[in-house]
Formats: sequence, C-alpha cells, structure tokens
Amino acid sequence: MQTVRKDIHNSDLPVLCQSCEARHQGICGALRPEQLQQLSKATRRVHRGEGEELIADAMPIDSYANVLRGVVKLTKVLEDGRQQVVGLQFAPDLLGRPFASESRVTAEAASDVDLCVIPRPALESMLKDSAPLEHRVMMQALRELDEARDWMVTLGRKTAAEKVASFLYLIASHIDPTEEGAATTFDLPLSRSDIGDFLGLTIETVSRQISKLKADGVIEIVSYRHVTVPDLARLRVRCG
Amino acid sequence: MQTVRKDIHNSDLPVLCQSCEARHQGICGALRPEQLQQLSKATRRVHRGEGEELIADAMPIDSYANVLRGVVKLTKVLEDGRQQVVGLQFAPDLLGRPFASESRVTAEAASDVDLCVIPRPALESMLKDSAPLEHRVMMQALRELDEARDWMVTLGRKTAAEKVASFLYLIASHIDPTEEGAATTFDLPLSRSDIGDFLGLTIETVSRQISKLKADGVIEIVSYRHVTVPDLARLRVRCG
DNA sequence: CGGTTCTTTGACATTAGTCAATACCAGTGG
DNA sequence: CCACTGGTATTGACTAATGTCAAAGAACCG
Repeated sequence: MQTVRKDIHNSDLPVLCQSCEARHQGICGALRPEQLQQLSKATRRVHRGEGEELIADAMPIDSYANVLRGVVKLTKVLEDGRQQVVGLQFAPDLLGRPFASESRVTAEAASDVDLCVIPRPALESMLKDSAPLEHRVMMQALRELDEARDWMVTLGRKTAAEKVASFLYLIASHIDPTEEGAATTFDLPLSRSDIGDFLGLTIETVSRQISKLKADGVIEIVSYRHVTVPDLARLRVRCG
Repeated sequence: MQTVRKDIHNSDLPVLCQSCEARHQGICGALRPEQLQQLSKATRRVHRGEGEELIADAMPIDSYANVLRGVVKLTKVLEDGRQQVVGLQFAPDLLGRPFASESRVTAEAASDVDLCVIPRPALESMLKDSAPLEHRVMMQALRELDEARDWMVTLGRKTAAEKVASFLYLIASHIDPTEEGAATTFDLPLSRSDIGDFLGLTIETVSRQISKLKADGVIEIVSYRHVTVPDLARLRVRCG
C-alpha cells in the first residue's frame, strides 16, 4: 500500500493537500487519493492568531483540525482559576478528542497557527470506513499518552530547576530535532506565565530558574522569547 | 451486532470467558464468539501477588494482559531513584502498550491481581483482523489519556491536602461507584509510599494530610489500609 | 508474644510561593 | 527619532508549604 501511494502522481491529490505536512506524517497519510479528495471537499484552512481559543472546555466538539503550523496548548482550569497546561500540539497533530461528545480541555493557539479544519461528521464517517485512518488516530493517542506520562514525572518529582530545563529541552528537541551536543536557537512558543502553567510553577520561579541557567552559561537569552542553547547535552543533564 | 452477540448461548463461549469481566466491558467484548474461541486458545489466567513486577520498563513486550481483579500500578523512575506512579489500572483494563516494541513504564501488582495473559502475536494478529477490537483498544487509550491529563492538574496545581483528598476520591469512586453523598468503605490498594509516589509527595506529607482529614471527620481510618468515607460529597469539596 | 515493617508525629531545613519594586521591550504617537 | 505607555519579565525580601531527619507507635506475621 505504501508503494501504491508513492507511485500516485501528485495531480491526483487535492491542490491544498499536495504540500501539506499532514498528508505525510499526519493522519491524512492513511488515506487513499480518492478518500483524500472526498475529505478535502469538507475541510478548510484557517489561520488563528496567538491567544485565540480554538476549542472550549466542556463544549460540544463540532470539528477537528490538523495543526499545520505553530503550537497549540491544551489547558485545564480548576474552579478557582488555577490553570494547568496538559499538552502541547505541533504539526501535524490532530486537534480534538475523537469519539467524545464534549472536549475535556481548552485548546488555545500558543503562537500564530494554521489549521486544516475538518467538520466532525466528515472525519467520523471516514473513521468508520477507514481502519488505517483510525489506526493513525490511535497511534497519536498512544503517543500523547506516553508524553503525558513522561510529563507526570516532571510535574510530580522534579525540582523547579529540573522542570525548567526539561521544558526548554522539550521545546528545543521539537523545534529543531538535531543531534545532541549541537547548538540550537529557537523561539519559545509560550510566555513565562504559560511555562509556569505547564510546569506547575509560578512565573517568578520560572524566571529565576531561567536566569540561573543563563548565569551558568547553559542557555543564552537573546530576547524574552528567543533562546540559544550552545550545547543541548549540557541542558539535558539538567533535566534530572 | 450487539443484539447478535446477546443472543448467542453462553455455551458457544470458552468456559473461562463465560464469567469474565473483560468479555463485557473489556476488549473481549468486541470479539465474535468464534474469535473469542480462537483467542482463548492462546491465553491463560495467572495470579500475581502484591508487589510482583508484571512488565519491566524499557523491556520488550512479549505479552499483553487483561486485568481481571485487583489493581496494577504503572510507574516511571528517574535515574537517581525518584519514582512517579503514572497510572492505575483496574479490571477490565488491558495492560501493555499496543504497537510499541518496548514498554515505557514499569507495571507492578499494587494488590493481588488476576490476569488473563495474551501473547503478543495473538493479540496483534487479532487487532489486524478486527476493527472493533482495535476500536476498543483506542477507546481505552483515549480514556487513559483523559485520566492522565486530569492527574496532571492534580500534580501541577493542587496543594498536598487537595492531592490526598483527590486520591481518596479517585479510589472511592473506582472501588464503589455509588452516588455522591453516600457512605463508602474500602481498602486502599496502595501503601503510603505508593500514594506519595502517585501524588508527588513524601510519605510523611501523605500521612499528615490523612491525619488531618481524619481529625476533620471527613474520613475514618479503620486500619492503615481500610478507610471509611461517611459522606463522599464532603470529600469531593476537598479536592480543589 | 516478639520482631519486622509500615505509619505517624515532631522538630527543623529547604524549596517554592507571595508581594512588591524595578527593569525591559514593543508599540504608539508626538 | 525619541519619549511615553502598557504589558511582560526580572529581582529582592519575606512567608508558607513541603521535605528531611529522627524517634515513637501500630499493625502484621510468624
């Protein structure tokens, strides 16, 4: 099947899908050209600015979306307003909880994002017909579960210093998946406040730990949002 | 399909499966009788005592298992020995990470457990043939993901008192899913040390918070492992 | 019973949070 | 181009929460 797909000429594919990342590593990679054609009739690309809410907690889900560019943060809040970021999604992740009547998280654009919005009935009917598609969705769910459990260790057992190092390492390896030891430079997709909500820390503690990493030469702060890591391995050992 | 299954006489089913919880709410409920017959040829029931390791972290997975009775805890450890419980599994959950070459957690019997062990090839070949089975596995993965994210809020943003109340509430609602407000009594499946590892707290802090809940009349400690909750709603409000 | 393990409790140390002041950067309009 | 302004981030002083170490008390198991 893989070879069949490879041999198909791009012109069989919807124009918008031809250069789309979701078609390769995302869920659309599980679809045959005619299925993609069909699905693409229902989808539309949209842009959302930083801070825009994409999915509200406890609201009916009326659409899913492929993340094409940017970072989406998933958060939960306690009644008194305490907030926790429970996940980050990057291209080409599928956004939206499959097979649930309502969302259990709030999804918000952490940076400017491009999405390919898929109406709920369109995706769900295709899921019923396509076992490979459902398989990809499951593989993403399992990967997210692995990531959530990794993060539980960070939240439950690491010190503030280790938490901040772990966060920077996570972002660095997502943005720029080069080999260990190499220098990397990147923009943080989250404000200090979001980082705190991700790590279960206050903004002040995050700031202090970043300053400490800077003082120790592990990172360089080009500007608030722009960081350089001269040696990823040195950051790695700070992760606990 | 559901009605078809209901009409089948129990004698069509493997003897061991007839009274098995996994056949109803667990993954086996997705199988037709002849599939269940076939699968049951490869499975075997085993008992494991409290504290026994069921799956080792970073080891090849050679089998899956349905939890039939008891509680399994999933843990991860940092190099220096700090430990975090990242999940609990109850009957009729499927134990084992599907589609991964190695486990990413350690699974250990938190109490005495009964398992129905399924060799890896047996389950994976059946997963390939049965979309309904894969669907059930996905639904479990999604549920575990929801639970993991709920727990991230507890780990990241709740106080020690709220964490302990949340843990007791979690156990109470799993063991005895009666309505709110009712009295419940149950055995804790975890030691204080495990509870600490689940909540990201030390054993002493767990103990102090339990003592405090007892002093406030929210819970009664019959013995170390045996707890009575006179009013679940009063416990609920302590969860933050 | 008597030993072993687990749990509780207390005194103290450490970490992270809170509150408050200052510094920084980014955008706006003079 | 520069000064102003609002939001964001950093830093400092102090407080509160949780962890650490140590000892005593309960439960469990022959």
